[in-house]
Amino acid sequence: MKNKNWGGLRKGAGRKVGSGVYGERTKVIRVPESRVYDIRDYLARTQSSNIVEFLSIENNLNTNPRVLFEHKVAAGFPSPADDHAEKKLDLNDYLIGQKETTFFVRIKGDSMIDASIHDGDIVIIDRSRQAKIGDIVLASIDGDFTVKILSNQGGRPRLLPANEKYRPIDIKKDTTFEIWGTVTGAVRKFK
Amino acid sequence: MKNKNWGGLRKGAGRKVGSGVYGERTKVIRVPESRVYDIRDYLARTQSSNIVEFLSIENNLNTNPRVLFEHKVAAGFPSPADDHAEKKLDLNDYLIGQKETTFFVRIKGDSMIDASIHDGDIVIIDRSRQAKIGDIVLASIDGDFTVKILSNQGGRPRLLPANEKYRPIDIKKDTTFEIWGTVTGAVRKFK
DNA sequence: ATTTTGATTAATGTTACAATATTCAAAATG
DNA sequence: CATTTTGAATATTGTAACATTAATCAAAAT
Repeated sequence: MKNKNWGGLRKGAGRKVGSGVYGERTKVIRVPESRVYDIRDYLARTQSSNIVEFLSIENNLNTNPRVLFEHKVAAGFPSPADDHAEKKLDLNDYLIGQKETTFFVRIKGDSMIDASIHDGDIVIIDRSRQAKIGDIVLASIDGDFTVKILSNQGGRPRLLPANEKYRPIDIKKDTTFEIWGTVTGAVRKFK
Repeated sequence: MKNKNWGGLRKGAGRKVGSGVYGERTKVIRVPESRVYDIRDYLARTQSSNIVEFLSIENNLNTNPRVLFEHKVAAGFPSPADDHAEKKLDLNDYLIGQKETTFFVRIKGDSMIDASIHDGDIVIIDRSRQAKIGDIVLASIDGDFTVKILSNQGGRPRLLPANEKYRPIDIKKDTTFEIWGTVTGAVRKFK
């Protein structure tokens, strides 16, 4: 092992404060042995809790079909005004399957960012759809709501964040757990 | 202080295991600083819980044999939105400002992924809105359409991808360049 | 353009430590 | 006789310290 003459210290080097999974400094506390895993789960799920508000669907939905351009148009852009044979799209039609079983949730935080669900997004939830492993679901754990990927671990539910900075949440037998619906879409407004 | 010749060790003396407040052995765990108080609270709360649980064991997800979790479920509300939602939402109203000047474009590729616009997304474009520096715009460069962040460089337009794997696009003088509208939103369907 | 490099600094799980509390029965106390 | 005092040992409990791993930077190498 010979020393190369590069690498080593320079200003700004060294790990940064808050670069751990919690994004802040930590502290050690003493807890009863039997509660260790319980507390870790509680921490994991509250750290990645990501529901801001619930929104129910409007009773009388407006229809507003607009032109959708799906392909690159090589020879000039057809004016959005002269929609001769253009495909038209209505957002409610596109995003909502059954309006009777659909509602919305506004998301906060970045625990689902790798599933392209971002801070401030509104996700669309259909409670009539049967959740399958791998689906993004709205679930409640001891009354706390969260949107996560449904998985399982040894026959018990496990909720996966879509961000490696967050930890999976294992649902134990004596935990109150419920799946309220599957996430079928997401919308976002810019600025 | 003189030693008396009584007191001291005898068999059975010494503090007993489990004689602390938790009645069992303890362990130290590391938790985020901001959660310390909260966790102590959670510990105390759940330890001294004397709430009679009106919960039943049910099979959730009962139509898919691959997913069968046994767990407690809350005595059910049909939808959490019924219970928690104050507002109602119509996606057309939420996402579309000027309906006459709005159209949609489906996005291909990942060049705008850091602006949370993903492959397959449909973006909402309003051509009545004056594009400003920093806006996400639909532009055409010599007839090729692209969605990028509008910037400038030495008085000439520059289009920035939101993905470091892609290069900024500088618009030269003899290039046909047009801005067709600003991106006001994006929607995505899952699966 | 990407990978390798090494000194430094932080994160993280565990152990160690210091101070306090508990326990016992014999002896002292009243 | 009932209660209090006594001291060595052992546990509890909060915190400090430690070891290992991870992250960070820009120069040099590839």
